[in-house]
Amino acid sequence: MARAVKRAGNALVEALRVTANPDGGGPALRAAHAQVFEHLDPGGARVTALAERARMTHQAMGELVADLEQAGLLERVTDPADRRARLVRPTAAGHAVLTRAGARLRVLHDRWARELEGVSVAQVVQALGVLIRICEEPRT
Amino acid sequence: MARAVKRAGNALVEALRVTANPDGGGPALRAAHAQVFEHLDPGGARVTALAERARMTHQAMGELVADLEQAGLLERVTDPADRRARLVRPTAAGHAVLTRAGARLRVLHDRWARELEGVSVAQVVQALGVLIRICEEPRT
DNA sequence: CTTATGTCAGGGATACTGACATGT
DNA sequence: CACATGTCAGTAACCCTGACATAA
Repeated sequence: MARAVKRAGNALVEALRVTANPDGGGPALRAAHAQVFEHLDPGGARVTALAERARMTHQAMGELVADLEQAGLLERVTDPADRRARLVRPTAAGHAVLTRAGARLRVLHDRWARELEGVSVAQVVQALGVLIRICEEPRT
Repeated sequence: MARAVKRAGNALVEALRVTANPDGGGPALRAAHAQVFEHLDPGGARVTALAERARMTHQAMGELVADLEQAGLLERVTDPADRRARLVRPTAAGHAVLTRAGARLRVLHDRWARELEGVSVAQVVQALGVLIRICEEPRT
């Protein structure tokens, strides 16, 4: 049981990573970089916020963001609302990657839904939510 | 959706890791070590076999095994059937850890089963199997 | 100055590749 | 020797802690 849950996560992340990677030998996106896009909101987000959502330190997230900036997928601009902060947001190329990954996820989702019998994707996701709660609650 | 699957795996591994760890300040077991116990069969297994099952190199698995041997949880004996090989198997202390983790997993499993509505654990696990297959199949 | 934010330096844990040792 | 197994050395990727810089 534990094995299935673990492997499913890895397989999913890996499938999306492969999709996001440009075939033309561009800059290699690694699994860790997915965590940036995963928590990025469309209008841009602060490194600190991204880090918190991805449950890591802002230093680690900062490095991932720097990689993607180097690769031309993200850019950093000063937040007009709070000039102390800088917003991270996707460039045009970054949006293309997001779109590609989103499309792939939709395909996987739909195939999954079609091949399941007796359960819906939503039910499985909800069940996993329950499992997370049980595992994370303080021990009795 | 992807997020739930990923987090569930991490939460589960972490919960079991905490259980397996002796409270008395013994040697710290880390998440990586779970992969050894996870694929160990009762009569003992070769490092190479463990590595293959855990999908990592035998060098990496060798290091994990060495840690656990150091901690007194595993021992290595020459395979009587093929004297070229050495078998890795749990010591008494190792068995205790396995037992503890197994009991915890059963508790989590049962709680999960009880809190689910409209789906069974088996159905969820099977659904995840389908997802793994879809994600890992060569791209169309 | 205080605070939020971000960067730099160093290190620990994980797992890889390549080269080599050993025993049958 | 050929082969399976196992070990050593070096390195990449990942993320952490602690200290520091900067700007509002």
